Amino acid sequence: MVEPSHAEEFAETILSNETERKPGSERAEKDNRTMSALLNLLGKKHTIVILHQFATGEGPLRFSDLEEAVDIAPNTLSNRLKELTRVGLLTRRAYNEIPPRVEYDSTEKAKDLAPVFWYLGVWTERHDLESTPLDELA
Amino acid sequence: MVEPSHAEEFAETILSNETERKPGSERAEKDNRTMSALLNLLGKKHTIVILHQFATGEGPLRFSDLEEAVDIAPNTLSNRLKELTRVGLLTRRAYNEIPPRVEYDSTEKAKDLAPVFWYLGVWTERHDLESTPLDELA
DNA sequence: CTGAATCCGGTCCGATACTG
DNA sequence: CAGTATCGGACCGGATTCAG
Repeated sequence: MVEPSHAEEFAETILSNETERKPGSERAEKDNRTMSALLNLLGKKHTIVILHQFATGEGPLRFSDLEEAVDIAPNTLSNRLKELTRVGLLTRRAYNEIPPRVEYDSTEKAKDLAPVFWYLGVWTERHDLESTPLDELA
Repeated sequence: MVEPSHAEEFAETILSNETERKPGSERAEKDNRTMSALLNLLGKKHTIVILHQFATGEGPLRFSDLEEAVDIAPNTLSNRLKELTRVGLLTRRAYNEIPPRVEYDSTEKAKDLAPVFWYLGVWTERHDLESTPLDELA
């Protein structure tokens, strides 16, 4: 119920010629570097799961929320959150209160990354990830 | 030039009501497990980059092709390829020839996962991953 | 009481050398 | 060419400890 017409919105984005690939363009180098950095970041453990939490939910998330939702060690979670805020995918806001409260929220860049996770959800509805033990590998 | 109308094809898939989310359905549990397994798999290092190679290219890829395209150690690449074939995202076909030849190809499931990587490319064209050194973190 | 730094043990990953 | 074996290093998990 959060995003009723997420599909249509996504489809618009896709069909707009603004997002068309321009093969051989001069921005290809920078894009490749960005892509490489992005993939390298997503490759680190639990990064995708964390971003998935922000993509599915809507409001800001607290440290403890992520800690119980993701099943991740606190130090690793701390590192991931630092990295994600560093690259501008998350914002960190700390309140000087008792008990202390720190809220992480997704930036526009991260929100624009949400369709990826949305389509991942679509994929899981149509496919399965059966684990063939050890057959055609040997 | 590889996929001329990938965007349109993708948009069709998205707008088809077949892919609509059914909140609170009974398949949610299985989907969550599949999603978790998928995210856990994609979270492993270089998995996304490997799948990205199969998504952008069209034909089958050989071991050496991936080895030079992804910059990955051969043992790790071997493990990833085993995992991906295990879950049914890749197919492995070995020819008893000299020199030996092994071709990996993406299955339908993997092809259906391609839009994710395609949109990742769109994202990198519109955004950047600037690395704010150490500011709002302290 | 929450967020996060620290130390240590385990696992995963990279580089090279080597085999079929 | 397509992997495997081995080892060293980076990363991750868990518990404790600290700061606010």
